[in-house]
Amino acid sequence: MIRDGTTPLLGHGSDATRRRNLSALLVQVHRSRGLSRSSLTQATGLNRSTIAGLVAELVELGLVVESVPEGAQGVGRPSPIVRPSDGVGVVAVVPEADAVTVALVGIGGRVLARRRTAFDEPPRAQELPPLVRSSLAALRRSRPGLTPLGVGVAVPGLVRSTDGLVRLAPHLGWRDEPLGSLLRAVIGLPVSVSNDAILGATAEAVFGAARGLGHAVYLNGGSSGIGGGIIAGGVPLRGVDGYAGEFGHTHAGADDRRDAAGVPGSLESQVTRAALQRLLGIGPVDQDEFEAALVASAEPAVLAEVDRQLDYLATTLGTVVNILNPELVVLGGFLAALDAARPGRLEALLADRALDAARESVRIRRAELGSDLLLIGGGELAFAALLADPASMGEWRAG
Amino acid sequence: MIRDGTTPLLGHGSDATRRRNLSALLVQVHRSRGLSRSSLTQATGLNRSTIAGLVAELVELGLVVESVPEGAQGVGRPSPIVRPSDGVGVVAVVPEADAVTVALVGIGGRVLARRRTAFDEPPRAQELPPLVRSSLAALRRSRPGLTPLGVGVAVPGLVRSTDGLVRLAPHLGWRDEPLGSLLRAVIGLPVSVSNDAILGATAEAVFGAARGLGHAVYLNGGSSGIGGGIIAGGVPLRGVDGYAGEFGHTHAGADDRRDAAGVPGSLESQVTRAALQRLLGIGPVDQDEFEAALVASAEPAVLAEVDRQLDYLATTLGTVVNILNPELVVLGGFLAALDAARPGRLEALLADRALDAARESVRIRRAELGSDLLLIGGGELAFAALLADPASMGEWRAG
DNA sequence: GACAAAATGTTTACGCTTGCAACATAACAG
DNA sequence: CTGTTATGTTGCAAGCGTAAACATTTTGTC
Repeated sequence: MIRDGTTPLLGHGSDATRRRNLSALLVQVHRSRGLSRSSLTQATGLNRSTIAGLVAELVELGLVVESVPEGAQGVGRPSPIVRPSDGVGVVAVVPEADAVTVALVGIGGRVLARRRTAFDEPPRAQELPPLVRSSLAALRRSRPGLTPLGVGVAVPGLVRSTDGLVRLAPHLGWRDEPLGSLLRAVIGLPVSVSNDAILGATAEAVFGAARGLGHAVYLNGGSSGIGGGIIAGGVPLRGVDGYAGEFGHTHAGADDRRDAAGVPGSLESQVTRAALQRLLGIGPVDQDEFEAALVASAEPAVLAEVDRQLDYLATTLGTVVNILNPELVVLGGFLAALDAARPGRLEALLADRALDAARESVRIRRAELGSDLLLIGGGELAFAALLADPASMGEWRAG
Repeated sequence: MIRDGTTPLLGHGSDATRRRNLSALLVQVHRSRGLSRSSLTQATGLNRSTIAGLVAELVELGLVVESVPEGAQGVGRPSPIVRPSDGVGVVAVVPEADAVTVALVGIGGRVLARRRTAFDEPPRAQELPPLVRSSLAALRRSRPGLTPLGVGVAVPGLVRSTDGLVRLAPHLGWRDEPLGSLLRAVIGLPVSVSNDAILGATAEAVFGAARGLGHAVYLNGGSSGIGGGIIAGGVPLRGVDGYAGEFGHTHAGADDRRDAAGVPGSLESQVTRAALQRLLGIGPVDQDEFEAALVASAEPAVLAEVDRQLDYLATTLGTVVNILNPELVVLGGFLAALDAARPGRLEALLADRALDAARESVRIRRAELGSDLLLIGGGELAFAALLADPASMGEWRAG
């Protein structure tokens, strides 16, 4: 069966079976960061001998390693532990207004090495390729045994998923920057670019608060706006072009003041970290410091502003719950702080804004992955091709 | 490989390959309502001989029939046309406030026979099982050769997808009615129940305006509210419980008047067919008559109300486009009439409410499937199991 | 300390499914 | 009527997972 890439062929040959099983195994190892061969047998329903063959192929490809288990695990012959190999990884790139971070991420979502370059003013798109190139060279020297298989970039803006064109990234001052092609021209690896919040949602769904859930929504409050990502049916929802998840511009209240994108009455025109910082009398501090200050504050003006912002946030959350019926809403950035400052209030407000049936099954949690979130998310993006077809990437590596 | 149903097993055996290929073929035949064997070869990428074997099995199962092509089709040996068989079908059930419709639907989404029972007041849930039973008996007499394989019910309300519990159906006056179990107890067939708008979206995505699209949203205006359905990645998005798509209760404007569900400022508190009917001075007429009256009206009060409602609709549409980045928005019910009364206005208003990047790739169209929409949608729901695994259902039929 | 039980790895023969190549068949073109 | 083209048909080969028997390792018990 020959795949020419123009149309996704619907048929399945016997090689596709093998591909799918290799993929299922590698995904299991990736998500669990190591598990016994017998667990793989149970999880997949495949025969012991089949698992043995598949694992042997993954070892051959340099993607996993087998080791003897350490502690006692019960009667019977001990089953070898299958772990992600440190021989392969991907490159995660996170451009922000004040810095660009490049990291090596291993299978299992482990950030193995990172390199942060500070910027006084936002980096230009043209600056990224040489920066990524040199950072990658330095990172590779620090980890000589690791072969990078791809690059995943998390951009705070609208990214066309087909080619990695950044349509708009206000925080960086970018508009229609062909970041994907720019990087591909310089880095000899497959490059994928995506919106940062979608990747944050992906990371939280694989390793964080929404681990294993089929339907979840990630909502992030950053210094320049509010972004989000949707997990539907266990996979990130990108939309036709990759622009899905822009919750910041949803209509959330009576006030028709416009946000930076010109949308009137939108969530991110009302719910801002800047307004809270002003009332708290602090500068652009660290995320943890900000939250500590917000939670500690008993200032009436601060509390009033927190409640006002929570009210707007609840309206958007109501819309989200009514439209998507998620199992979990994950709050990141200053939205997590907002919820922490008034525990339980957001859920109480939601009772008024969402239909009972949908509201009953939704929980609200804070993001778990902290500062590594986008590195892991970028890693997930770059790993996607490998996880979907381990054999082809292994061959690519050998060549 | 044994499937016990508790956990979805990830492994693929050679029988799964066969299943998948049979499914791919039947889906093709279903969506196209008949195509040549050579087209199947091209679409799947499978070998001619493999297709021959697979089609033979589908014929054996009584799911498709092969026939010699009629017209000329070029050089070469003519390829047999594979058509849906009329030997199998499903039952679609559509309960509404004033009537219950039961229909036989064939593969290919063809409504083969229907039976409508009028009600003076909304039917009670307990009335449905005997009614469906007797209607089905009558329909089977009219189509003796057809074996029904399942039942799909389209309910205007919130339906828990796991068991078919109707949490809330205001239009019918139902609350927590276990419709799925009630029907299963009386009908000796698999029964699935779902929200009507999700099924409308499904039908439009398979056979209607959104045919073949991966990302689309269906928005329907009914006499009792506004519902919707999302197609994401080519499949209906149900959410954890099946309540997704409730666009009627999204926050859409400054006015905080509450809708029937108590949600303030929601779309369906502002955009109503009743308000338009009142201004037009007409009663609860037919959908086509309503649209004709609305489009013909030059009354300033009517035009003002249309514009007012379009404004609210545009706000929700902006939210939808920003969150889901769909390729197409399909308008059904009186929302299609609203758009038709002021051509182009909705798209123009959307420019202000949605981010440019996402708005550029979205089109707005009216629903195509008319009055058969929910019958076809219910059929799709019931056919889902067969299409996913043709062999097992065929065996079930034989037994 | 020896032996049985339990769980898992390993090996080999087998069945199923698809792929391939050769041949057969049907339509069109001249 | 004959050659070309496209497709159906047939028999054989290759790949993959399965099943069963055997080997290995740990635990528990007498």
